[in-house]
Amino acid sequence: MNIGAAAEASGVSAKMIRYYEEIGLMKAARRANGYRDYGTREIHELRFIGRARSLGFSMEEIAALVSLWRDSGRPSREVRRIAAEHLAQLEIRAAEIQSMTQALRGMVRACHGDDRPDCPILDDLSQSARRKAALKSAQ
Amino acid sequence: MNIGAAAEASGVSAKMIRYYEEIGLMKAARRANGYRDYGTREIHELRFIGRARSLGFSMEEIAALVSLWRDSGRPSREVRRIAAEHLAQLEIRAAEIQSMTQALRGMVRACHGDDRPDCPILDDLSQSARRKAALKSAQ
DNA sequence: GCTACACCTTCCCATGATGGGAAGGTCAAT
DNA sequence: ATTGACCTTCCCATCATGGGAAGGTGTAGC
Repeated sequence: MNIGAAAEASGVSAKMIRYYEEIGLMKAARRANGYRDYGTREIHELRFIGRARSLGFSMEEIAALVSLWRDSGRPSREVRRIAAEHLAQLEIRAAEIQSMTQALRGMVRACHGDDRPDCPILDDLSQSARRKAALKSAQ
Repeated sequence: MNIGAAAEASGVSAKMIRYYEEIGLMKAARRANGYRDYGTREIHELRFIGRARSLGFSMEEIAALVSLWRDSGRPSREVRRIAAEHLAQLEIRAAEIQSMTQALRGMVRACHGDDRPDCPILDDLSQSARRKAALKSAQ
């Protein structure tokens, strides 16, 4: 199977397949004409990588996961450790986004958003410390 | 004020201050010796930029916000539009992270994480379609 | 066989925001 | 005059992804 068909079959773009090979994540057999050749095993691997990417794992983490996956005697502890670590990172990012979202939602709600120039959003951005203090003391 | 002091006063690194100048976000006066010179106005601007960054606005969005901020006759509608658009993007990212988090939490929970090689995480990654179907039909 | 066209190869470049670090100029205190 | 802290510009790296050029290959139709 050529790289285009492998991309189609795995849902991973040809560009990315070459990149994964370049960083040592997988190797592809070559035909006499220099074309890469993929079989069901490789497609399976590409799908594995694609799913791990869709869960937000980094290439470094995926390299570790793939290597554990290939090793039939691996301890599941290792796999779990990587996944739990990534989950913790995701939770941190979620918390960051939530704090941004909350602040921004308050600003957007407070802004009338019409022709007039006065704007709580710009006020917040230019002197949020003062405004926050004012809000706190008003509570 | 030299760039180091400006960095200290604004909470934006000297590297980033130079970068913001390079992309046209702000301009700094130069002294005879070539050093950049910052006053309270610039510090104020840097703080504005820093706060916008901490809310996740892109440099492009911040450029627009700064230009509206400088324009005392701007319509608040414009500011609100940018903020609301960014908020929507944040909510999309939050939803993506949440869906990853949920999937991953289920896998981590299912994996015993000991010396044994059998591992639901790897099973999910290698054939998640089948497993998801199985889960669904089991509900 | 020739022509098109679709596909493959490698190589270089760009992204966005940030930092590291080198090579060299400036300034202030000793 | 020396030292050390600061400044300048320039280049490089990140991370995963895509765009695109230049050139080779394979196949289908004439």
